[in-house]
Amino acid sequence: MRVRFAPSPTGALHIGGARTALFNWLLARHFDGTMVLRIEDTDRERSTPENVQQILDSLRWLELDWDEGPIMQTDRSERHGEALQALLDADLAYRSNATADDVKAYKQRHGAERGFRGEGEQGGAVRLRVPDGATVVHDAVRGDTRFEHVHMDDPVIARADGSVLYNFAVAIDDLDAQITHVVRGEDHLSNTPKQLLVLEAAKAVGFGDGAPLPQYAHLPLLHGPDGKKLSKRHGAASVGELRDAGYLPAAVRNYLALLGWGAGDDQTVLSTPELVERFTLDSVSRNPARFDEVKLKWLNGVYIRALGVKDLVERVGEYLDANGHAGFRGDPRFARAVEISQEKIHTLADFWALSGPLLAGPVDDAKARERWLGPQGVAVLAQERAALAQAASFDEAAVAQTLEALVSSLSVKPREVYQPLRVATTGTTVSPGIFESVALLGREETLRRVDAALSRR
RNA sequence: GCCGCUAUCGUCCAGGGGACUAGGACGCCGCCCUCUCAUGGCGGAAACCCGGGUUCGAAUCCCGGUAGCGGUACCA
Repeated sequence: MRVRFAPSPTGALHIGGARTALFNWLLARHFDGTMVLRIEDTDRERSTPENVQQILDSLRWLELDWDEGPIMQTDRSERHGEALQALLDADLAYRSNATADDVKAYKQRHGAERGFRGEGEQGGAVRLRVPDGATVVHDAVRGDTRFEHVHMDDPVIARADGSVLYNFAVAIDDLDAQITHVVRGEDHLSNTPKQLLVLEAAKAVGFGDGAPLPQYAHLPLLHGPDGKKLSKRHGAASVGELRDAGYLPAAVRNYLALLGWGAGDDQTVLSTPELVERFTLDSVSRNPARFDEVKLKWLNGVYIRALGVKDLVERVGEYLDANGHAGFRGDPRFARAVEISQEKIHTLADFWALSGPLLAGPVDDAKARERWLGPQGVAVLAQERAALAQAASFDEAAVAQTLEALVSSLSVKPREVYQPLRVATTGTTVSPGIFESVALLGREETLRRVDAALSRR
């Protein structure tokens, strides 16, 4: 089995492309096949080297590796030229100056459902001659779909200057790379008969070494949460944005696998080895799916909780370094801060929101202060300060014991004691467990923050 | 317009003639746990697009409609 992922570098790799890459990769790994990466950069206006780099980076971040390539399609223009000339020589293709208006006029004369047929001319773009008959696409996901040639325009396969177009290049490249399975988005289904025709024509003039035609599988499209089409042309969620939002590659792979595919036994949390083991094309769904970040977030939380503490510390550290909070991983309290945050965060980005104040100092949340550091709260806080200052030791157990003793001696609700302390030390009402947090800060820092809060009034 | 694809809870995925009182997950609601937020546990609401047909029997097969989407580019 030889599969390929063939993105066009006209924008960032978005999640639809990532899903296609993933499915190809899963298939290649499942069947011990070969994954070819090809960059389809024949769009002269919109392809950029930056986008190529971005796509490669995204694939690497997703940990989807490839066995051959990246092959740049434009590097193959000589080969494309040969194939094109061979088709021209065999009269399987012809030059034509027909414009879009000419095509329209043709349909006016022959009927809207009639495909355009041109006359061979001296110069102009190259069109493929569409023969009579029909092409049946045998799709691994959708079954057979029949396309009557009579409805199909003779497709333009190259510009007048000889530079080739997508439907031609893709067919020649798949043929030369001996691709056995073409797995891509459903938006290509309607193009498939054209590519099949190119393939057949190319084979007829001796290209492809008699290799069999590839099998096709068209994946359902991915839509945004609003149900609208999700693509780079509409500002979709890119893989880079997922990384910046603090998602884990393994969680993204798991989530993406669930879009258009299911394990069949209702299992939703599947490690990558499990995905590789269980993924096949015949369990791919035919329905378009929506990208639901809420579910991704939940899944990411599952993966974060499953991580070893050391691993999570490393990842949070890297994330902080790359996202505006560099340096904090050097803090001796950092590892413990991550540890006590683990079950409370869903993304790497959540760490800073939850526990940043522990490391960087309290934030200023006026509402929190009003609610918990009024006259009552401050009175309790003062007693807490005294108790903590005298605690025999300052580990988590000692802190807990000290504060719990205060709760019972004051006979108030626990939160009447804990929340003022939390607001005093972090500035806000949400943080990891108060005992853990205070123990992490240590006696000196805790008392300093409490004093600052007390003197603020 | 023409050609094509698709149609099950709000979302994703099962179910593909009787096992369906339609299953699981996210989300939502309630309860429990609880120092906040989470996690965890328990329970609940929530769907077969519409109309015909085939059949003893249709979510499932067929036809039509509708809707969504894709293609119809000298984009990919």
